[in-house]
Amino acid sequence: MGTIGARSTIGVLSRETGVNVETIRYYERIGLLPEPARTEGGHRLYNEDQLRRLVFIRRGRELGFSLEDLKTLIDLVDGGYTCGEVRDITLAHLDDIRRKIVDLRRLEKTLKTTAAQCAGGIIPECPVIDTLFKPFCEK
Amino acid sequence: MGTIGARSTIGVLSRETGVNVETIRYYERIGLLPEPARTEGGHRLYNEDQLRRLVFIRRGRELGFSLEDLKTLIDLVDGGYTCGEVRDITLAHLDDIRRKIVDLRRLEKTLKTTAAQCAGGIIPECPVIDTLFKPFCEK
DNA sequence: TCTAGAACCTGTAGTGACTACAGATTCAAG
DNA sequence: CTTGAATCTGTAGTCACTACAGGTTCTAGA
Repeated sequence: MGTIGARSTIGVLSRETGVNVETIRYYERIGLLPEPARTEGGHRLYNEDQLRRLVFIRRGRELGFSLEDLKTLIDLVDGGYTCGEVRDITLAHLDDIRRKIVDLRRLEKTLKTTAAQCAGGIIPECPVIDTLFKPFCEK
Repeated sequence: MGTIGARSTIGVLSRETGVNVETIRYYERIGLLPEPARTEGGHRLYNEDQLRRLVFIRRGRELGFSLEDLKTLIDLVDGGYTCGEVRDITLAHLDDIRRKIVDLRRLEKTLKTTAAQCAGGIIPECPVIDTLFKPFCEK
């Protein structure tokens, strides 16, 4: 054990995980990924462990976790974590997402009703512009 | 006409519009706000016109328009616009918002079901971590 | 074995929409 | 006339990347 298993270059890792090469290097730079082994010439070589970690990060990003959240989660995983700790981070993030949804829905409604008033022709008056200029209406 | 009306400093404008002083200067730097008059000592002095324009920008931001969208809208307003032009920008933006809502809702659902499986105690196993590590499940 | 070119390297700068300083100057009130 | 609040310019930091420039290494084919 130790050096068993195929070691892949950054390009292969990129293809396998769907994470951009530049992004992988960026993750390493900010300390989210550990420094990999190198060839004699200095090219990066990754093992299965690092692949799994990168997939973890990619999944986390897909779920909208910030890199800082993911760093915390990884540290927890490395240092021995409890389900409660992880759940706290997840629920906080869930709150965040729900707040964003509410905001966007309000926004959608306002824009929809405003745009619906548009004649849409070549008339040089527009309810959208009016709304943006209107002094202190809409609560 | 011309120089009639109270001219306010950047601090007053900031309080009146709710836009940060630094942000106002930033808008000027990127060409979104015109350069205002100055006192002899070099302090900025704003008139009603500039106040209205800043309120326009703030409203637009609240509605989620990008600064670039707003620049386009302002140029249209300045240069003579048609309702159709403005509606196009608005509808494109509305599409954008709707896509974001769909994404966030999917995210919310996934996180909710995952977090719901958490025992939440001091148990060192966690469904959230499992999900993030799980190889290639969830479609 | 040589060579072409793909892949990789480091380091820096750009994105969007601000925010946060440092260090200097100006203004308004007492 | 003095104090201190407000303002000035210019630069750097934020987040999560992306996009170079200019150089080196690796690999496959001749």
